[in-house]
Amino acid sequence: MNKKLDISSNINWFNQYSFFRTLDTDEQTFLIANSNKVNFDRREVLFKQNTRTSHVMFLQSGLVKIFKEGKSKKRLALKIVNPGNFIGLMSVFGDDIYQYSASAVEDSEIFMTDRSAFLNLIKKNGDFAMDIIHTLCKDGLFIFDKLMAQAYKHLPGRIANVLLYFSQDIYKSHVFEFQLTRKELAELCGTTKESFIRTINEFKNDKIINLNGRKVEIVSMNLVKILSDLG
Amino acid sequence: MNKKLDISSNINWFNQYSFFRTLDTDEQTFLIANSNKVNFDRREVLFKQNTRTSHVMFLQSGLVKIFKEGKSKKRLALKIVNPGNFIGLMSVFGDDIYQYSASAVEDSEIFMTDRSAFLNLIKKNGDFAMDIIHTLCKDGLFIFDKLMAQAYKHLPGRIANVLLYFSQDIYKSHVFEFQLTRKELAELCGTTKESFIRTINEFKNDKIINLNGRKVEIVSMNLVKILSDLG
DNA sequence: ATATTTAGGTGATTTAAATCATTTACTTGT
DNA sequence: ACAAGTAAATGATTTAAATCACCTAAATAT
Repeated sequence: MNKKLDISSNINWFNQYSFFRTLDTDEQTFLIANSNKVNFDRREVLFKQNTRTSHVMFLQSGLVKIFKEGKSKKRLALKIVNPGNFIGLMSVFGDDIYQYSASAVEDSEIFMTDRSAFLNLIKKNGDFAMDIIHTLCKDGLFIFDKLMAQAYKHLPGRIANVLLYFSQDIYKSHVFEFQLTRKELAELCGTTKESFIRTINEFKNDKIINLNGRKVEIVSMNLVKILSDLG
Repeated sequence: MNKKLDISSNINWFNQYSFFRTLDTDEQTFLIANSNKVNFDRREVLFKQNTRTSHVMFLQSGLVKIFKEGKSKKRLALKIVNPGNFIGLMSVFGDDIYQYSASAVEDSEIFMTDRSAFLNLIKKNGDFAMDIIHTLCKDGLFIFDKLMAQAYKHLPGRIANVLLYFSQDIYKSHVFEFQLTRKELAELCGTTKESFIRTINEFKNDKIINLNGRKVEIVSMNLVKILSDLG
C-alpha cells in the first residue's frame, strides 16, 4: 500500500499539475524524496477527524470526500476532491488536529508529503506559497458560499447547487453517475436522506433531470440554474 | 481621512502584532512606504461585495463586521474582526472581486497596504507567508464550523455559539455590550430578528443570561456551553 | 418641538423539512 | 443460491422557525 518513489518516473506527472509548476528541478527532487504514494480503496478512510495531522495529501487519481461529523452521527459533506488537488490542507496548516475526515469515493492514489518538507518548500519558494495561498482562499470562499446557501436557500436550491457542482466541477458533463449513496448526497446538501429523495424525485417528475438509480442526466440546465439561483 | 505614514512612528505599533514580527526592518519600512492609514466611522462601509479587490486591510483599532448579501436583502454575518487582524484577506487573494462586504461596527483605524506590495512580502519572506497561510486556514476552519452549526444546530445552540463568541473572542469578558442591533445579531446566527429576539429572551427568562437592551451578562457560562454543545 | 424613521418586541399563522414508521429493491458475503 | 444487511422510496406526523401583522419605544431628522 505504501511504496518508495522513483524520482525520474515522477517528474513527468508533476508538470501536468499547475501546483508543481513553480518548483525547480531541485525542489521537485526534494519533494519526491520526502513523499510516498499511497493507494486507498473505495470507502477507505484517508484521515479521521480529531486525529493528529502529519502529511500533506495530493490526489493523483480517484475521488475523495471531505466531511465533518457532529453529535448523534450527523454528518455534513463539504466537498468532493478531484485529482490534481490537495486534501485537507486547511487542517494541516491550521491545526494540529484534523477538524474533518476524508474518505475515498473511488479507488484513489494519494501523493503524501511530510508536513515539514512541504513547509520548507512554502518558505523557500514564494510563488509556490502564493499558489497555496490562492487555493486556501478559494477553498474558504467556497465554504462561505455553502454557509450562505445553507442559511438562506431552501432544499430545492441546495440540491440544484449540488447538481451543478457535480456536472460542472466534478464530472464536467451533463450526464454522470453519482458515486455516492442518497444518504451521502443528502449530507452534501445539509439535509436528511428522506428529504433529499423526495426533492430530487420532484426534479425528476418535473422533467428537469432524468434520474435512474445513480445515473443522472440534466435535461434542463437552465431550470437547474434558475432553481439554484432563486434558492 | 487618508494620511501618509511616517515610518519611525509606525515601527512601534508593528511589533505589538505577531503578524509583523517576522518582517525585518527593511521589510517593515517597505510595508509602511506602501501603506496608508484610513479611519472609518461606525457604520461606514470598508468595502462592498462585488467590487474589485485592491488593498490588504489590517484592523488597528475598532471593530469590523464581515457579511454576505444574498437575494431579497438577506444578509449573513460571518464574523466580527478584532484589532490585530486582517480584513478580507480571503477575497483579496482568492478572487479579483470581493465575495462579501465589510463595515465598521465601531469607529475603526485601518492600515491599508497595496495588494502588490503585500504580495511581494509574502513571496520574499517565507515565515511571513506561513503566518498568512496559518491565518487563512484558521479562518477557513472557522467558516466550516459555522456551516456545520448552521446545518445541524437549532437556533438556541447557534445563539449560544454567538454568545460564547462575543464573550470569549471579542470582548473577553462575561459582561459586555453588543454593538450590533438585534437584526445584525440575527444575521450572525443565520436567522430572523423575530426568532432571535424570542430565543434570546427565553435565555433571559431562564436566567441563563441577564439582558438589558444591548447589555449582556452571562450568568451561567456552563449552561451556555451546554446549549452550544447540544445544539 | 414635533414628525418620521429605525429598533425592539409580541402574537397568530404558515410552511419547509425533520422525524417516525414501514415497504421494497438492491448488494454483499457465505 | 440464499440469507442478511444496506440502500431507496414513500406516507403520516411533528416541529422549529419563517412569515405576517402589529405595536411600542427610541433615535434621528426637519
